[in-house]
Amino acid sequence: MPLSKLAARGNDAFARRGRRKEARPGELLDAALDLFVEKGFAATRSEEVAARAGVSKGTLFLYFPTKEDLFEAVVRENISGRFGEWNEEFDAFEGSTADMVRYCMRMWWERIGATRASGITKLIISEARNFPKLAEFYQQEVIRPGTALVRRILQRGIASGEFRGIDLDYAVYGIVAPMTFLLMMQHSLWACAPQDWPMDPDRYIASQVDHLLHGLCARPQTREGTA
Amino acid sequence: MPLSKLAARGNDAFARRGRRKEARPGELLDAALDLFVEKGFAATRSEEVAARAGVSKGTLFLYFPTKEDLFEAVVRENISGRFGEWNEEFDAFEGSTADMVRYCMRMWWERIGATRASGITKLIISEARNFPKLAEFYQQEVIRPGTALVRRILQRGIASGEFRGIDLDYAVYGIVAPMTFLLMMQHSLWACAPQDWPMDPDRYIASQVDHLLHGLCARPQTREGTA
Amino acid sequence: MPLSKLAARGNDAFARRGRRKEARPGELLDAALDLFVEKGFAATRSEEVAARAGVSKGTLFLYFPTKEDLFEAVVRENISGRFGEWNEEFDAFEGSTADMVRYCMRMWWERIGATRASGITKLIISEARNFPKLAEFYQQEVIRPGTALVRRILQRGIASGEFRGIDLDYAVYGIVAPMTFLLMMQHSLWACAPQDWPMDPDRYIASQVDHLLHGLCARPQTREGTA
Amino acid sequence: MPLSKLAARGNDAFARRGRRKEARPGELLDAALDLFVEKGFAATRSEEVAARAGVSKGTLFLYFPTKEDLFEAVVRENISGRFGEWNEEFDAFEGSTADMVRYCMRMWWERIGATRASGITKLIISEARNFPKLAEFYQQEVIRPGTALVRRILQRGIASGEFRGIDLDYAVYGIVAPMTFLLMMQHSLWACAPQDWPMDPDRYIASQVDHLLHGLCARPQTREGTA
DNA sequence: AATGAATGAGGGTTCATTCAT
DNA sequence: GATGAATGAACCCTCATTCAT
Repeated sequence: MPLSKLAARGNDAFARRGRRKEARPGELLDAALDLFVEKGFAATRSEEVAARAGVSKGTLFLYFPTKEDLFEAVVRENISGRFGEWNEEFDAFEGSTADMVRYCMRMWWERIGATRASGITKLIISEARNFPKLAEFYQQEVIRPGTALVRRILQRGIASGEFRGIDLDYAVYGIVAPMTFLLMMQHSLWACAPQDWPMDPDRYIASQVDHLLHGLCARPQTREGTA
Repeated sequence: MPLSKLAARGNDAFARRGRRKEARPGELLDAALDLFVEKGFAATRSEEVAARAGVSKGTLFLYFPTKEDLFEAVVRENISGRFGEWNEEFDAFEGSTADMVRYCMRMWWERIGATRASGITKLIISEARNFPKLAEFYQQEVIRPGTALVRRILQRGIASGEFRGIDLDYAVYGIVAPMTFLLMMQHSLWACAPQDWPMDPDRYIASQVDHLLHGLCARPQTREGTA
Repeated sequence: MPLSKLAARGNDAFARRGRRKEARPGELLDAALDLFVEKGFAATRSEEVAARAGVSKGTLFLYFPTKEDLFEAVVRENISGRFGEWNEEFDAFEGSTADMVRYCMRMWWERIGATRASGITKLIISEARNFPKLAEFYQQEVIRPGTALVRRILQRGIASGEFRGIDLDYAVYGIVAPMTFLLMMQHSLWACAPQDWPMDPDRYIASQVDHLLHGLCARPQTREGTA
Repeated sequence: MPLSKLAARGNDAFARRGRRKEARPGELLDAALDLFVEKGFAATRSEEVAARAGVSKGTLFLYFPTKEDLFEAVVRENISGRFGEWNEEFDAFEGSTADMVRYCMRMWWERIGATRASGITKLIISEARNFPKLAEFYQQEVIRPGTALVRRILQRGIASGEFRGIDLDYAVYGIVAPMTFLLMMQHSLWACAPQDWPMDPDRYIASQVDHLLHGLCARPQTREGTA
């Protein structure tokens, strides 16, 4: 190794060592999430993940024995098991169910869409058929409890008379579809192709909530609380 | 192939070969579309495409010099340039704008969602960041005209007083998001993980249309034309 | 690629193609046998096997999906199932059992020791514990029938009164051990370390046969047929 | 390690460490011998050697700078330089040369075959061509003096008239081959594949000695000292 | 002296692409 | 045009070796 390289490594190596074994898996998972979301599983090279995490190729395999293990860990790591907490939040919610729907979609954005976990949705949808085991896992850990949560909100509205009698099984998609669409587009077309007009998530959500609650059709009476 | 063998080939063989030759690229594109949608670009092997199309690996490269060329062709081939025709259809549409919305979403399903072209949506969204050129192309060939079409429908409703005054830029997603979501899920999670309840596209669409037009909120007056 | 290289490849490529698909596996197995015997399984690089067979690395994997498959094929290929034929040969043998023993060991040398199959013995013994499945296979395909053959020879001698009453289970090693030793040394120490005196297989065998039949101990009576 | 921790260590710990430190290389060599014999040089991982010796990977390289150094040390360590002593033993031997032969083979088994040094034979024969320097070393340190020892025994028998006049250069293999075969098989096929009948080294040796001294052929006169 | 996290060259394997037939 | 054997660059992963602690 040339002297210049040795000298250049000095501080780096020190800093890297100092970072600790415990921090490594997290750094690697972050790097991997970004790349898997950006390029997909197959097109992401292990070495690139390692490089982005600031370590060598070998180090990656010290923590994740195979690329698939890394992928699994990325998905599991970013699937918050926070539905219990969120359910409680909605149980304690005081206010109209319309506000709950609005709150639900905003939280979805703030707590997932605006965080690094947002890429997971696109990742899962893109790779589901290559990783059926993970798809199943996601179905059970995210979709099932998420759907249940949304369903309870809608049911509350119906029970209280705030909402019309609707087909619950399909109504959940009224909330789920626009949010999933938002997260996916964020990490695909909107991330690379120039759009024709700016996309503001808050306005997007407000618009979707408004349609969902009140419909497009004009009606005589005044409406309260259009965000 | 020796001349003697060629001479021995019946006329049928020549005829079949001739007919098949015309069909080749199409068969290859069909096979490629299926596989790209199922596994992604990188995880799809060229040989598999050829095998599914019933030809040899060499033949594939005869028609598409590289795998990327094949991918481009798959996307371009499956992007309907029928927006002109569809625009005319809506120009000639007689009926309420609510019916137009309903018609629009049903046609979207029938003419794209229920055909093999439906995979393109998933393909583009999954691979956009690896193929920005194609994403750009898709943006211009599909998203722009599609958005414009939807926009015109909504504008008609507003102009006629059927619809409330809404933020048009975001309102288009009221139609686009649920349809895109449907197409995406068809080719990812719903295709591999067992769902908790059956998914019927027609009911899904009916439900989304109903919400979009009339909202979830209960209201005193009667409504016309809920599908 | 520089022109010189292209020019140089011309004839080679032609010759190689001409060699035929059917010949490839055999050429690869020959190359692999040599290298496995020389360096062991783990220390032999796949590329080297391919190079020695005059093909590229990729071609090797066209015929043998993994290095272990190649190893298995090498062993199986070189394990002649000719014990049936040899048994018949000995059944038809006319002459003294002493001659049979002598004939047996000479044939062992001529038909195995002096051919490329001779390396298999060293290979199996060296790698047995890394490939228990193959060791088992070898035990059943070679050791068991080989032992049986030798056993029948000795039994014939005892039955006819030519040989003393001996412990048959261990007596077979009187023939097997010196032959195995010869084959192993051929491919290990004798192949690389300078010996103190020349080793002539024929004299080695003659000497071993002589000891085996007549012993080292002097005896009064004359002996017939010492080779 | 912080000073406080060092201070906290009892005297016992220091004592143990002191004792162990002396033992380290030996423990490593023992572990390495076992693994090299079992799997061969290339297939044995350094870390596994360290683990079996109960130390860390780093410690192994503290004592043996490279894996090859370790291999060399293993071989050199396990090559008994006791030929001088053994020669004296045979010089002082009182009894028939037949008994010497018997004694020689039994000692070979007891002092080498039944100890962990027995693996060296298999190791050398398996790896000779990858380590010609070691093969040469083995040739000079073991084979040459071993052969000389055996040769002297046989020569004694011939000189005293106990043995027939035989080709000494090849006669040594009458003793060397069966013993080497026994040691090799112990560490290869017999160690992993189920045998067809039990193998008792003592009976094996007795049988080989009997053949070697008296031959298989029946003879009229009585024999003395068949073990 | 001992540790074990980190490294990166090396080797097995895949697969897009070529080209003689 | 069609084939499929052959190629070799590229990628996943291993493991001997280093070195900060």
